[in-house]
Amino acid sequence: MAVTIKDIAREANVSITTVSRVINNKNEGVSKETKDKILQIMKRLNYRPNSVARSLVTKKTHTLGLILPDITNPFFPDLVRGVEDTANIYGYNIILCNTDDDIAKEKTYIKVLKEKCIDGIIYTSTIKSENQNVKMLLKYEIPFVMLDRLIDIKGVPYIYADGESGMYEIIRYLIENNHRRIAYISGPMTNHTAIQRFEGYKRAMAEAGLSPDGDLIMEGNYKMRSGYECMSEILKKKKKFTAVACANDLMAVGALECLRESGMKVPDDISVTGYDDIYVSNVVTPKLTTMAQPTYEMGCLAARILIKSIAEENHEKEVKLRPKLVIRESVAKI
Amino acid sequence: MAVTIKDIAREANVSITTVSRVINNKNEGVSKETKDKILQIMKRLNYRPNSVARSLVTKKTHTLGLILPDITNPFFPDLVRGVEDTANIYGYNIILCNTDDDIAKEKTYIKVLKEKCIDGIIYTSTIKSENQNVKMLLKYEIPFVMLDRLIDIKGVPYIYADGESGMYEIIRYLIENNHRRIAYISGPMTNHTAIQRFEGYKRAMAEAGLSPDGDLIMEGNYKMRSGYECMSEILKKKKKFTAVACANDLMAVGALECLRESGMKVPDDISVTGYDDIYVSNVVTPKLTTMAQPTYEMGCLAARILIKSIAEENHEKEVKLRPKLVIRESVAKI
DNA sequence: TTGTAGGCGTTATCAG
DNA sequence: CTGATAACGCCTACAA
Repeated sequence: MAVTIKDIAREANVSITTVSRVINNKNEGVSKETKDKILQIMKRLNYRPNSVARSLVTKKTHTLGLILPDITNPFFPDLVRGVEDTANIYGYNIILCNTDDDIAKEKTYIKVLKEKCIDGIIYTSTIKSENQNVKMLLKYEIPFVMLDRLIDIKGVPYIYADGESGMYEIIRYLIENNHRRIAYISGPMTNHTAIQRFEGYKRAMAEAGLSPDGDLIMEGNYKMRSGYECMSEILKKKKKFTAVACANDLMAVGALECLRESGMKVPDDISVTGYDDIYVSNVVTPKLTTMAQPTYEMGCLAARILIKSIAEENHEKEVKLRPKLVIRESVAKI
Repeated sequence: MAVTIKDIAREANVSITTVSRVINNKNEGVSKETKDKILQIMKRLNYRPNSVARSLVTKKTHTLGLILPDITNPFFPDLVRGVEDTANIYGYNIILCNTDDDIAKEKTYIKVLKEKCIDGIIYTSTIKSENQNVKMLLKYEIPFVMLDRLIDIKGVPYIYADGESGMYEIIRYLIENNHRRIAYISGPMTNHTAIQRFEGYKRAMAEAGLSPDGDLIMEGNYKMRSGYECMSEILKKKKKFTAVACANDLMAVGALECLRESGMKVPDDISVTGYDDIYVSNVVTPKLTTMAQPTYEMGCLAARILIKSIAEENHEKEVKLRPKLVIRESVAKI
């Protein structure tokens, strides 16, 4: 069996209280001698305190839950890395939970995490409103922050990059390049980010006196395949357009593929824009013009805010980050 | 405060033992009536058992540690997903640990995981031999499996895809396409996978009576940038070659970029191969011919084997998976 | 069928 | 400066 505080107390001829003191560096109340002796024995016996036992009394596990749709989506690894790095700095570990945008799975994970007494949750939720899972979190009084996806419950802390103004800006950029017939491939409209970005598209169009053509707007699911299919559908309409704005890079890459197969040149025949700036955008031909999200920073921020709120230190409730336009090769001036 | 077993015992006018019985479904020994009553009260009070307390007595946390270099490397998300999905099926959660191939970080994580009493570890280690961390795991008697990277300690379970024969096969493919002067961009030679793959390269060359030219061999670090730089170095040598084999896709993509900037056509002027089949390879121009690793399956397998070994069920000690050649557009017959 | 009591490895509260 | 002792929430013999 593993060596416990008792073993080392016995070995040192002191009480477990004293040992506990030196473990926790409560320096007042332990003579240097006994402290050194204990330290030495701990090392010799290769003692490691049992966090489980500790957690039972302190009510702290120094573990965070990270709930997100799918680590396999290239948007998330950076974000996860930000969370993990920051958590690590503060002495926390993270439990990774993939939900596949499934509400029931989210719920199950939340329950398990609660049972495991994690100290807080970083929650990238699918659901935009009437979110029962968020209510559960609230009821259980589990500290949490919403990440990337908003929620329409007040008082819930969240971190996100402003998708509305981001998409607005990229559409403006197209318009400045004299594009007027701009197709749009949206994300799933059950998703708050997708809605936000679509709003940005509409605002930019309206502001320029352009009216979006329903035939040029398709709803995808943020995956590459879906970008391909939406592009293909739009092409079938045989309507004239000079640019497609996609709600994320993955779909833009799919669209690129479809256009290539259809014999169209990007950006000569059609301009294409993405959103997110995942690393593929910089590697595909032509390189994608897109909006860069501060993904890693968002992860860091989320972790930091959560940890602060666990420690009941003051912290911001809402952090809106600005995405940044990255101009590459997929848009032509006409 | 959260509701405990005591609360519901009091509410139901039974002992906590009885409550504990129904929680754990020990059906013998509880009348249907009291069971129903208790179940009902548990639901009403929204009771969730405290795993921390439970773990303290059962010595099981149903949590696994997953130690890997960097989730941001596109090779890993699929693997992680496999691990998580499988763990989930068996009722386990995973704690994600990014080490950046830093031995000290690995060590720290192992210690923390041990303190948290995780039930086992899936370990993708950098170190190929004399691995002190593995020895530590052995000493602590923590169940673990090595994933993707081998280790030269006997009796340690590991799962990997055979890099030697994989690279052998892809080089063979180049040779069959009449390439004879084949450059090679290797991974970091401190890394077992890199060594394996290089062995495969050498074997295929030797077997065909070809002698590798030192000037055409560079050691990179598996990152895209490094592929670019190695390619650039090789080009500077002004030696004749018709193909480059890269030890992973990321470097191959970097090489592609470098070749394009240098005005060379792939595959017309130079053929390029990758390794791993991460999704970019299918999206880059030209699409990369590469070896597909069964990444997701490896993750699943690792989790399953680990969990079996925790349950002390029989399990395989060593699983070698075969990668699969994926022929796309980056190799020309000459 | 049910309950009592001890213990898991720590921390925390008091006394000495 | 040090040490009993009681929690923490749950499981598990052993009794009744």
